[in-house]
Amino acid sequence: MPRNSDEVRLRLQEAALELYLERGYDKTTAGDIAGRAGVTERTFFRHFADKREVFFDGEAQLRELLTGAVAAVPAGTKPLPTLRAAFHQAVPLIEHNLPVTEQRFPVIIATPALQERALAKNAALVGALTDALRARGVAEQLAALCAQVGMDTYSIAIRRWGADRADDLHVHLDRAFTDLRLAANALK
Amino acid sequence: MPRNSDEVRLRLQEAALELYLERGYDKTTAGDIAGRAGVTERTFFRHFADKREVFFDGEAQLRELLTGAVAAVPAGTKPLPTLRAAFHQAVPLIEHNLPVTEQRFPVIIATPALQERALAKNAALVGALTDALRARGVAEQLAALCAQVGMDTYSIAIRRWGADRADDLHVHLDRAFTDLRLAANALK
DNA sequence: CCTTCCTTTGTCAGTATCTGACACGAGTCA
DNA sequence: TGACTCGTGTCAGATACTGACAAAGGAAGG
Repeated sequence: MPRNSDEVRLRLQEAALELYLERGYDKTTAGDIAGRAGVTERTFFRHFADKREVFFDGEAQLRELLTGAVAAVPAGTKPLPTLRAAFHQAVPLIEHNLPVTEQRFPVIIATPALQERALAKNAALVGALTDALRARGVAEQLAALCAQVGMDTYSIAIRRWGADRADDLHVHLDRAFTDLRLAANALK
Repeated sequence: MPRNSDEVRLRLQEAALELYLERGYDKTTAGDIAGRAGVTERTFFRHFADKREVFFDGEAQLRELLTGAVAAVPAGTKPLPTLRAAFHQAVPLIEHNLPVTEQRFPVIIATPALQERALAKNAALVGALTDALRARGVAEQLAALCAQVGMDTYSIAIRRWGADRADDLHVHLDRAFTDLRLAANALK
């Protein structure tokens, strides 16, 4: 009876995306997803903690890439430049995930429950980046501030990139960080 | 049968806080809360959309205060200084809410579901601040960036204030915004 | 005082999320 | 061949919510 567990997990994710796109998140039950994947509702909840979690799976990969990139930046580099460099490193992965991300986007926009989970995933990433900065000797409070602010800047860059695909993500990234510097410079 | 609706609402909030503190969020049912407040589970869900929402109610007040404060800042002031001024305006309200906030804090820390909702409330506040900045003529993309970054800085200041009550919240606020300026200045 | 209307609550039935307990079947290794 | 493990199915159940309707209390007007 035990099938290939990884394959089942993948089928569940695909089925969830399809159904959320077809009927919307609220009108698809966990049983629906399981059915389309050829398993039972109970099996669904063995693979994913809840109905939201099936939608967010690439986050761990991005987290590892980013924390690794932060650690690889030359010592002595200041926190925000460090993060900017790390985000540049992540660009290929982002670009590679673009098709899936674009499919997910409208679903997330349409369902508050998924927006909340996306925010939570983002917060977890910020936490990981804070730790990565602290490992480089950045003071905790400064690390927390920079990680959060850096992540916001990155998110803005991604958003702009989505609205204006003419320019490269690298370009949007540098532009957003420049905006940040100019805006912060106006403080006193 | 109709009691004073506002009073029932308040009793539900108090009962929820008490029970979440006593047994934790997961081990208290909506029926428990309703019971302690002297009403039915159904009535609970008429006053609050879900079990999380009963925990977050002061947000609207803070939002109105902040957006109003942003609008009141002299024209021509740059976005981040505008936000800093607005946050200073909110200090009395924050200080007034401190006792309740301190009670809620450990509960939120202990329950992921409440953390998610807190993040969502925060995001809503950022959205409101973005609109308030746009109403002052700030370009949309810059407004979104500044609102998010400003809110992060504000959150950091509050966090530091909680850990170090020796200094005034005003002091922590200025300190956090200075940290932001210095950190961003390192970007090229 | 009585009637009418409106608002809030109670009751009930029902769906959906998620969990624990147990059994079954298919590979794996001795 | 037999024991073992792991993923799955089945079943029962608690809890979170929702819709529909009835009932109770207060306010307003006659």
